[in-house]
Amino acid sequence: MVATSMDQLVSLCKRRGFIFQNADIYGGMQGLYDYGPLGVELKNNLKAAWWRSMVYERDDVEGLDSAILTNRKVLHYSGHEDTFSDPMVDCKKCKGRFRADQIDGKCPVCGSTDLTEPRPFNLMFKTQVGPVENDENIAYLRPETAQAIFTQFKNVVDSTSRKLPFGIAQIGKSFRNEITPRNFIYRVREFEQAELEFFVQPGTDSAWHEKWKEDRIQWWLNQGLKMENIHIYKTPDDDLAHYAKACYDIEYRFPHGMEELEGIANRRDYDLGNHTKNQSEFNLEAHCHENKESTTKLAIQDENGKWVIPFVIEPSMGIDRGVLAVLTEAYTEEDLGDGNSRIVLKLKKHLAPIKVAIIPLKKNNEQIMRKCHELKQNLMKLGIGRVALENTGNIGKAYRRHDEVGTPLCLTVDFETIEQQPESVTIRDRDTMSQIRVNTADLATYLKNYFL
RNA sequence: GCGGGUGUAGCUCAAUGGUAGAGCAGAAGCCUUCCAAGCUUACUACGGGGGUUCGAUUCCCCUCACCCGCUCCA
Repeated sequence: MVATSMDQLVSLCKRRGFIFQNADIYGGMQGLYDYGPLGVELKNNLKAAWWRSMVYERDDVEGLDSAILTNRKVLHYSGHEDTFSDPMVDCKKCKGRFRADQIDGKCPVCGSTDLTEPRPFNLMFKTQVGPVENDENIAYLRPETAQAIFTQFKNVVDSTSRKLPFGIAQIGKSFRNEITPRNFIYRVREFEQAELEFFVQPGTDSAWHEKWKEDRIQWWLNQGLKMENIHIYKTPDDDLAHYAKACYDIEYRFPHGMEELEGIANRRDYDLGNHTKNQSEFNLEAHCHENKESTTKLAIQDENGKWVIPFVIEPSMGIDRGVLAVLTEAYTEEDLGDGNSRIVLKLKKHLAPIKVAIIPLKKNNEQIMRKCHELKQNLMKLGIGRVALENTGNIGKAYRRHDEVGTPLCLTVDFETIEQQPESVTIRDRDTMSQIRVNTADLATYLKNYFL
């Protein structure tokens, strides 16, 4: 069972401190959200899972963390200054709005020719760097993390001695002045991406494209998504972005509908081709813009010593969308019979914001409370993540609370703990609600085995 | 940005042209209490601004935010 409405998730996220509207106390700001105490844990866990699978568990990927403020030339030669600045026209008759370049003077809905003049709608956030405001000082907030991977391509190759095929991974914030932010954290103006640019020998690109599609589906399944809620969309050739040779979308059944979670594009030699100097030396397949300003050849020698501009396979996911997807999938309302029910976030344990909750059976018993604090101090040092001390005073409520935020294990200190030897506590499983008794001497080993 | 809707405590809702009430949650306390809804106490709201009015949470205007459609594609 999954969340069926966005409202369920929005309410839970606010109630339990996952996600808040940005600038809430001043009425909010459209398309911006803040991650609260539990949200930041969940998001960090998802990012860590991506980084682990991309960088630590592979021997062909390097990491990068680049600046958000971007030299205008980068986004000029990448094509963003053109394609991210869409002139829009409004139909005065039916009030429709369209990209001026996609229609020819006629409203595609009602056929009217009574249209407004095209007005530019720039999807990139522009700012100026330095004290003087003029055209020389314009910089953009990056609309994607990918471009710095391309512009740093040579530096990474030179500093790591990489040969094809290899990739560069990056996680970070990107900014797009979306016309319509919508659907909670699905479409927002400031968001976080995890992008891999995987560089391959031209000719091997299609095979790598297929392989990455399969790898990425498997990764999402590992994050707890079910295949029945995933759909792979292959973009028809006539609908491809100008840079792409082929593209798969991993779509997920969000509460608002089946929509893209991650794109996996074959970008050919478009990006490095655009940013390289001496473009004419290379037999570029993609249609690139002329570039006389780049100072560096963005090419690499293949096994025959020939300089080639690699093709790029790009798996690119939205972190916030990922958070929304795993929340959607995990959200469960369970009927326990007799009118009794519980909400459980059945998050994978590596994603759970709180790993262990320590609960006193009776909160106004000094001995029990002292033992709880002592256990917390010890368990915090294990490196398994956040350990909480739940002080609700009602054991059933405490379990419900932690079901709702997805805490995998609840550890209860009861009278047996303080009265009998060897000292022991109970451990209660979130999903099965079953309990076992574990000696506190064995606790560290038990938890490490469970989480690490 | 356009069209439609919504906006009352942390959450879910109620009432009213004379300044608001509940359930749950949260806080403090009681109860040898292992799976919500036991008891006591205190706390918390009419998104913001302007107008009409003797008086507005209620009517009007503007604005902000969210939801649904158009659009978007991480």
